Amino acid sequence: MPRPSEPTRERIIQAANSLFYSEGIRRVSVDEIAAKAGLTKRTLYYHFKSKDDLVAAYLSARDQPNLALFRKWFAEAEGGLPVKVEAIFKNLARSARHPKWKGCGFLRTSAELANMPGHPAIRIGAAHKKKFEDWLRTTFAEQGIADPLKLARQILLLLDGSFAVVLLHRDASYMETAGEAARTLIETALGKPRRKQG
Amino acid sequence: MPRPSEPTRERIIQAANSLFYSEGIRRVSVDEIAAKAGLTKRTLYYHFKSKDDLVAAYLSARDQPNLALFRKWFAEAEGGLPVKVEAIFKNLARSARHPKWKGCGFLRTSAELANMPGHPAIRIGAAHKKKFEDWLRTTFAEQGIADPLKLARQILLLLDGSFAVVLLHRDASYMETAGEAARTLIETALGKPRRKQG
DNA sequence: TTGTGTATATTCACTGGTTAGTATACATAC
DNA sequence: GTATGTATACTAACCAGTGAATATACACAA
Repeated sequence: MPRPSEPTRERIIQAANSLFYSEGIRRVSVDEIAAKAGLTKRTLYYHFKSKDDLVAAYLSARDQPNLALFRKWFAEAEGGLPVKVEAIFKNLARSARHPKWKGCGFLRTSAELANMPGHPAIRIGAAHKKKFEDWLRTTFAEQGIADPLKLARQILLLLDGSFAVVLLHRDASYMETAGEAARTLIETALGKPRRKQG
Repeated sequence: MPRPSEPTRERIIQAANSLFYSEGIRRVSVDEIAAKAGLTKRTLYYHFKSKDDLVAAYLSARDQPNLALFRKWFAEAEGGLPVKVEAIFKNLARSARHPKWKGCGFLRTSAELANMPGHPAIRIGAAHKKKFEDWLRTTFAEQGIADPLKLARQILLLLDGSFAVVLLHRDASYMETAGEAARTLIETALGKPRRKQG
């Protein structure tokens, strides 16, 4: 049965997404992904030239939706810059309490493939995080922050740190702690009246 | 040739440490570890009951030396609390610039085994990070910080975030950025005169 | 309207290699 | 002569990737 093709490719990526995210890259076989997508391995290899290619496609598919979600959380929060950034962490904490949550797919892939520095999937992950950093930097610059790049990187460090720590301890409250730290850093950069954090 | 035994077990752990850290858990076979340790797989299985057991031993062996190193960097730095904590990040940045550096073994293992939440290695990693958090908390409490646990967790988030980010981008300067953020947070908690960070 | 060629899409069956773990035997020390 | 420790050789499963064949849709010719 020919002629689905685009939907087929999409189905494969969805299956890969589900399995790679929940089980890890090297743990999941191409056969498993094909089975989950409801087709044979040989068909999968018609659409993707290798497993590595599929891993890259898996992360590419997560790029835009992920960024859009962060921007949405930021936009929806009512208040100043510190409040809006903190809202990202609060929403992330809510996500992290779902049982199927398993951290950040980009970071977990880069950790698992750390022995292959040039792997396409790692480049895609790095580009994704850079996009987020750029968005933060631009946003901070518009608000008159003196060193917007530095602040953007500090927030990113807290964000990725909370992915790692919450995954290890399975305790989403660390994300709220990260949000408070982010607020303190932003307020300091804004030159707001000092307050003991809390 | 019998009777080495303790040294043999140690040699196996050293081989596992070297291979698991640089290549990842699932990528490395038990055969490879045995070969690197200079013995057969059957001998390895005399000393460890399974690969999972060996993975746990690998992380256990990293626990104390790792903590000792952080304490040493902290103790050796001359200055107040913010300077001493920032020194940890500066030393870490130096380590991260070495070509064989591949992030934090505990975090990378927890990322790779995220689909096995009860795995012994993950529990060992969580305990390791808790020990570090406790040490920071105690240190901060001794310095009269109002909420030492919160500050300890914030520093830990920056630390683990820098492991993740530097591994992804292969840019150790993020660790110095994390150190500056840590300094800002500590100064805020101490109630020091406000300063735009930098 | 009907026949036919071709690119697209899919399947079955296979290969060569790897892997965690084990059954059995052997060697050494005390 | 028994505990301990090591090696040889094996199993049963898994896995990334491929060779060869086949089925469909569609363009175009008759």
